[in-house]
Amino acid sequence: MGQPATIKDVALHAGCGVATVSRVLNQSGPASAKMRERVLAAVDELDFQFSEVGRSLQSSVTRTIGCVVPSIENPVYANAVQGAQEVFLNAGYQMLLVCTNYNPEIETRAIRTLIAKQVDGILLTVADAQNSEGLNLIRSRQLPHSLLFNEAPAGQVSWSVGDHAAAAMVADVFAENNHTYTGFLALNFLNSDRARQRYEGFVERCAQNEMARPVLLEVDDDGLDLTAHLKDFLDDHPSLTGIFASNDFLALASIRSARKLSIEVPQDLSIVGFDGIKVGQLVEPSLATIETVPQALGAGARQTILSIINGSAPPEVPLEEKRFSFRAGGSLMPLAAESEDDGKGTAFPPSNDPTHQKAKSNRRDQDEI
Amino acid sequence: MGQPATIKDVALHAGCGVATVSRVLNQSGPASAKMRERVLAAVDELDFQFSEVGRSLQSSVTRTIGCVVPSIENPVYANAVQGAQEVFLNAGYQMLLVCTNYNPEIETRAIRTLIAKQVDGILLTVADAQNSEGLNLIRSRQLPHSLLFNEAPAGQVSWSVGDHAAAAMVADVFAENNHTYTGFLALNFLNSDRARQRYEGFVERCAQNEMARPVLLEVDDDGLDLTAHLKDFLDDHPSLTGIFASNDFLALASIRSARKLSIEVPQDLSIVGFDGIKVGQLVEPSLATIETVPQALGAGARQTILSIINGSAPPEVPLEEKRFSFRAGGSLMPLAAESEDDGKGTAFPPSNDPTHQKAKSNRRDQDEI
DNA sequence: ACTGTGTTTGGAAACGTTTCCACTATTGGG
DNA sequence: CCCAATAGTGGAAACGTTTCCAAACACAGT
Repeated sequence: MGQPATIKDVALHAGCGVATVSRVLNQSGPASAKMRERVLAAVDELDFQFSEVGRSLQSSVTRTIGCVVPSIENPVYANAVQGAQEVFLNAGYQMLLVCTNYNPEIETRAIRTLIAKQVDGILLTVADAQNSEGLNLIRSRQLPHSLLFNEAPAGQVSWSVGDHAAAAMVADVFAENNHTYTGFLALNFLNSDRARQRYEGFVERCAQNEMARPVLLEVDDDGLDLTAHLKDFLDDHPSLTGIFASNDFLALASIRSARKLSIEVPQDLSIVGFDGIKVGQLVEPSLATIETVPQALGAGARQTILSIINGSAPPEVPLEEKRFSFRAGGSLMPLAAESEDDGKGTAFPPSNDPTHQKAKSNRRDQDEI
Repeated sequence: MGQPATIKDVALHAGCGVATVSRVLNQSGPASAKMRERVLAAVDELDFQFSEVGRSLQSSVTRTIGCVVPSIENPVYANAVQGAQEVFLNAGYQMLLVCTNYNPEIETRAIRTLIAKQVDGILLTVADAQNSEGLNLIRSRQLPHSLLFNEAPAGQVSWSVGDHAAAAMVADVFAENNHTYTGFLALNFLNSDRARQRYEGFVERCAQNEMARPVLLEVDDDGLDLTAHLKDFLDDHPSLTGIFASNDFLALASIRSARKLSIEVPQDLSIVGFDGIKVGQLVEPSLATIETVPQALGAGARQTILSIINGSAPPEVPLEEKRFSFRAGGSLMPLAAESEDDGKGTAFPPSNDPTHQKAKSNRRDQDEI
């Protein structure tokens, strides 16, 4: 069996014209019972299947959706992508997936190729929605698309978490638990507007809550050897009582690293994550975090695309407060309320929790080494 | 700006024939400097980009690879897929991704469509490699492909973990740690030949090691409410001291559920996972598991495809023993060696570990309720 | 038998490319 | 100054489909 059969082969085999074959197979026009039968027999015999390429050329519809995300090793994106993929598949579309690894260059190139492949729509999370070459290309071609996880530039639809507000909520939670000195642990800060927005939201609300300005710790990979970074960081900022990690993985890695440094979470150090990934609930202590709904966002985004394609009314983006919530967890512990003196400059507020006290001295010992 | 510009528009704009435009842009033939300039100018002006659809029709090459896996919410597949995607992207290919959710019907349909879309190759993990309609289709069309994670039917290349042998190794580990009564916790048993192979390998080796036949616990979703299942299971089989979970997620969920039931891991119950996902090392107790190398397998599989496509020598599949290893972890605890009496029928061997003792009685209490 | 209606049918154009081939300039050598 | 190479160019076919349109056919009513 050499080349796959084409519609011409079928026509030849059935002794009819290609038009007839097309009509029979697509049920797009009249055909006598006799013809139908002969065509179907030929199809069966030749194991014929339409070439989507030929079809696409003719119809300029590819039944393909592009999807561009930073990485599917992050469960949040994996969730959203898989959910979208399923729905698109049911609607008859397959999905071209590109992971950019947070690299804007790859992002742009990939989007270019997707456009050249004439995808019917694009679902994407870009490095920086305010300034994305790829996004501009898509917009100028008026290709059906939807941003996912990115906060959209003015006037565009986007299905985002609301990173700014969510991070502010973390600041509030820290404040309610009497934490004043906090740190922000960031990954991919340069190439993720989400991370930056979380940082900004956190910093602003900390200020409003009269907490100290959060100290920034940037790491460059989410490998398991956060320990050295964390040690240096805590040595430099001994008064920290809480860390807001810009995603749950980082948070879990921090807990692990802290444990290696004999720093107990949450007694010595509280940690709050972001995303609400599943394993966060499986571990001990469970992870306090911002719970997001990647499935729902993914669903909205794909629905947006589908409705643009078939001209129906696009879904409404839900209110910000419906898109995230704080999930309490064992990794965050309240500090004893401190006196009205805001404690600036003094490393540790008094605490009634003996474990806490002990742990603190533990930390001090380390600092003195 | 209406329809995107075609090569004809460019030719018109540049005042030349389409052949010239094609030659200039593809550098596939002679062209005077003058012409080159005019063509390039027109391209710039019209924002022209080749249509890959037209190209594919002409060349019957799509620069697209199909990828079929059960789910990318499982980090093992996510890893492999992302790795493959990156390499393919560098080689100029984009990837059509389909998640089958362990559903053979979706699998078959998806593969059909991929063939119709004339992908240049397919990377796939099927439900059952011995009996896969999609795989047969691919083989009969002689499409470049590689199995990933599946053990291949005779004569075919495949990049698999070696599930049978790996599971046997778990049985050995249990034996070395004096565990005799074990359970096997399975998910997607019906639609995953991997799970079945793990079970078989485990059962066989347990027999060889003169351990009791492992009891099978099948669950139907990896949700977080494993607890009820686990309770019933342990109530039915009070003498169990170890559980082999067919993947790490399930293992982590088991630990969590056990904790809810006041069963301490590993003191009351040892748990071993499978896969070696990253978070397994971040939790406490750390997860004893079979460590696999999804990246390496993914790399091999895609290399196989690429070398079939461009006719170079395909890479060798490494020896089975290089593809997995046992990773020790806190979730597995040795039992005190028991007397030569094999203990069949007696629930608990004596133990010198006080925690262990206490925990055991804990379990007993539960059983008596 | 012949017109008129209605149903089937197949040829051909179009979609956007690449590439073969034939044609026209442009050279250089005699 | 003429002929033969050669470089540059464009027309047209081909890839596999759909769809428009005209032709062919069947059949009922006169």
